[in-house]
Amino acid sequence: MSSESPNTPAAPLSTTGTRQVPDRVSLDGVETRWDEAWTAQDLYAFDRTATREQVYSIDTPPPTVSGSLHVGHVFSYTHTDVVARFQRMRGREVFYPMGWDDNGLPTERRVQNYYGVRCDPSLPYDEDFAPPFEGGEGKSGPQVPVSRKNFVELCERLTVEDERLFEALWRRLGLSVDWSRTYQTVSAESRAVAQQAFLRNLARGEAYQAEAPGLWDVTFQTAVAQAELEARDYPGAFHRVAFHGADGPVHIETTRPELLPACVALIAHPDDERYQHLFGTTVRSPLFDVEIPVLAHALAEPDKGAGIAMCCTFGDLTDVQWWRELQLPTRSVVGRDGRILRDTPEWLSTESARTRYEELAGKTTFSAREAVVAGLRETGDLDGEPVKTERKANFYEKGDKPLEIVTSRQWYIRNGGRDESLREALLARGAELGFNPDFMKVRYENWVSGLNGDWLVSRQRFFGVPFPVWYPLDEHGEPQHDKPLLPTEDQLPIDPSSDVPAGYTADQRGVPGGFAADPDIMDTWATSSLTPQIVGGWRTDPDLFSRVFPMDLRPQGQDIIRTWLFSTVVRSHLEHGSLPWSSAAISGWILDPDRKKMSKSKGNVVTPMGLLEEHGSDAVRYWAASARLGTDAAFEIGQMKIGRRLAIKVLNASKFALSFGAADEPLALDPALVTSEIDRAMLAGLADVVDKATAALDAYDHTRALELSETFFWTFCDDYLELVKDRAYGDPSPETTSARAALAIALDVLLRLFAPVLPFATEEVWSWWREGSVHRAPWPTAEPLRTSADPGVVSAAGSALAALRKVKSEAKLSMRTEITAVELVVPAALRPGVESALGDIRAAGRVTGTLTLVDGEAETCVARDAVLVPPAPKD
RNA sequence: GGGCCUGUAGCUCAGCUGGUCAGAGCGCCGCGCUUACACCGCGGAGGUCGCCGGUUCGAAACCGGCCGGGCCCACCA
Repeated sequence: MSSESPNTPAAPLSTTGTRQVPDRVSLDGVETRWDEAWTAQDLYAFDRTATREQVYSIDTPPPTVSGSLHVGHVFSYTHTDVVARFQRMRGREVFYPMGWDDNGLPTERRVQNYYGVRCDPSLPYDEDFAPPFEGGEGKSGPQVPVSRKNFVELCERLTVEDERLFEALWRRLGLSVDWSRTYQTVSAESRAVAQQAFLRNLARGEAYQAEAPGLWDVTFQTAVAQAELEARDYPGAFHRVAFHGADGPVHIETTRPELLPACVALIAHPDDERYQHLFGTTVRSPLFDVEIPVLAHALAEPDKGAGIAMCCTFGDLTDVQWWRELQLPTRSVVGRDGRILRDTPEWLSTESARTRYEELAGKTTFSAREAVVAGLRETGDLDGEPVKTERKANFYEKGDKPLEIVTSRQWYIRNGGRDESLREALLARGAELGFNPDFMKVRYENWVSGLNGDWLVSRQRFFGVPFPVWYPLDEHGEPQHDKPLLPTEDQLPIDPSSDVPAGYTADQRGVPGGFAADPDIMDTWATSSLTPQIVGGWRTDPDLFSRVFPMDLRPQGQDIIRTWLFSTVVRSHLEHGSLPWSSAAISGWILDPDRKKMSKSKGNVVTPMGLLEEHGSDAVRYWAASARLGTDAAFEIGQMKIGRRLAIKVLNASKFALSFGAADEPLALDPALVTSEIDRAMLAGLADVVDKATAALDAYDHTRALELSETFFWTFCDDYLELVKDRAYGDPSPETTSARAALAIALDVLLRLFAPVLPFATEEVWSWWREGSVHRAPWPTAEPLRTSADPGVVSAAGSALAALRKVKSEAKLSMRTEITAVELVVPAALRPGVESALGDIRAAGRVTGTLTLVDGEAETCVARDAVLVPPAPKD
């Protein structure tokens, strides 16, 4: 099972050395102190000689630098750290790197503003470039264009500071990351991995280029992938428009009348009675006088609009499908800037049509719509007034204008979107993957089943990983896309806009007979889908890769199952024929007290570092660990206070448990010395807790594990410790030894149970009396603790003690009050337990006189006829 | 339109495959400075488990419907 890690300390059930328990215990400063100690010891360094079976590897999500970390990050990263610490204690060699995502729009924008520059890949690299200014966020003004290489350098320079801040936060939170293994998604190595993986996809035919209509953001002027879509409500209006048929007008309804010049067909359902006589005939479009066929297609819905639709190239994805399946002509009128194309199309033949178009040319779709509607009114082809409606429109998740559909040349990677067998294979991969919680698997299945095209990976942006591709130019200077020029893998990373393909010279760039670079960059997911390969050394360190891949765990948010998780599965399936990891842990959202998703602005009011400073890291971790995977959790200060209380209790209870006997007298952690019934019962109960908590953690249920340990611990403190302390204080005797040994053994186990959630408090206590770090100590096992005693003895004795406390409480007297005589009514089920612990019960309840046991029917013990002697007031 | 999650004390949540399951903590009320802890301890009050049916000897739990909350998907005429 669990292999022995070379750096685990002495076995737990041995004798300890001298104890050094401070007089005053405190959590103040533990985070800094232990972070420094752990760093000095290289405590979390990954031992790369470990075999794949010994390794537990984690594909950590790289947070976006240039954004700020918020409490949601603290929440989910704590979940991962709990897993890492647990697995490390179980004897696995934990591979737990940290990455920074600096390859994307947020970083691009930030670099632009901070340095006053703009990326222009057509420029050559300038070695001595100095940005116009630094720290210019908020400034506006002209931005100096710089080469992509210069831009990336500035990005790396800027993100260094962010990364320092992020690392400081993670260290303070206690993440047991191996800080020598950090990566950046924009680094040369990441770019090389992304390019190499792409070249392999290309060689195997999994990546391809196509000229096709696709979703296009007119603001960012880039193609957008299905995974980046967001449907939003968008106001519109139905316009009832007349087409001119041989037997009179044919009315359609449209929300996009400005696309009238792009109309290629009218389409109705094949079974629709109303339009049978029109199928096969043509009508003429209003204003533009184009001959339009009336066609049948099953996708037309009789009860939608007029039941007959205007198909344009392209108004929506249905249009694309009709265009493709009915082999309709292409009549695009919307350009990449979202405006009506300037050139008057050749399919408009009449004078009036051409004049109408010229009025629209160069207009935004919005103003073109007004112009067309005005024209239709003028000619009487608008039937009635437009009817306002709310409709769903597709938006780029970062954009604020509805997407258009334009035709462009793009790169795609096959992901099962148009290939049944690949889709089945990827669904099978999903089934193979252990989702935690398992219902998250459905999201994966829904997404994969609903794909309607391959993965569009090219973006018309300037900052990012460029496609490692050039094209030869023909004698007219036109690129020959079907004859790409590719680098070899050992040349990577390359930037085709500054590097030159083999067989060419730099001065042949852009000239007929020369070459040209592919202008596009890759989608950020095309890089981040390769985090296992990047961090595992796929390209440069095959030995390491063989020891960590396929990885064990991908922790991530539920919102990026369709992007990060799925794309990583796709890449791994295509490249390695396997899953990238065996399990995924999906964390939920943090909700603010109004049950809304915690917003960035609100998250920034409470900074994570401020939280950690105010409440302590263990407290914040406790709050995070109290929420199950996949479940949204409330941002609750109260829960952090409970965590802090627990951490302090661990310190105090430990101090007490270690205070019996002389400090230089070794504590024997030997269960054979535990002879008193209640002590053996306590250990038996702890054995159950160890079993159940271990099973829970193995199933990624850290919440359950924590709850079990915590519940046991509070009973341990409130009842068991109270019951046995007088005995533990006593002169040397087997009973005293039994209590002391039981306390030490229980403490040793409890500290280890709490270590993944409360790394600082447990390490603090561990250092008082044990060698090494609790975080490299083996995870406890139940076997050495198991005794023949009934764990119920502790709760029976606790019930008796509670009864004695209650009479004092009801008499409004101090717990120090002596009882000189009392009758204890004991339910039959509790009787044996109470009897076996009677001495401890008397001591803890300060019963100095007669204690009579009477049979009772209630569920708990009840004390009656107590004679109470309050302690003399002291002053 | 389809799918997933969710609705248990004032609050945050446990209640796993139906029978000590009506719970915990916080908050609240009362008491207590007890040689670990006042960043504490002890005791107490609080809920017809969203609603309506059904299955069953028995349902917070299983099934159906409805209502509320959250999220995702869907061809935007």
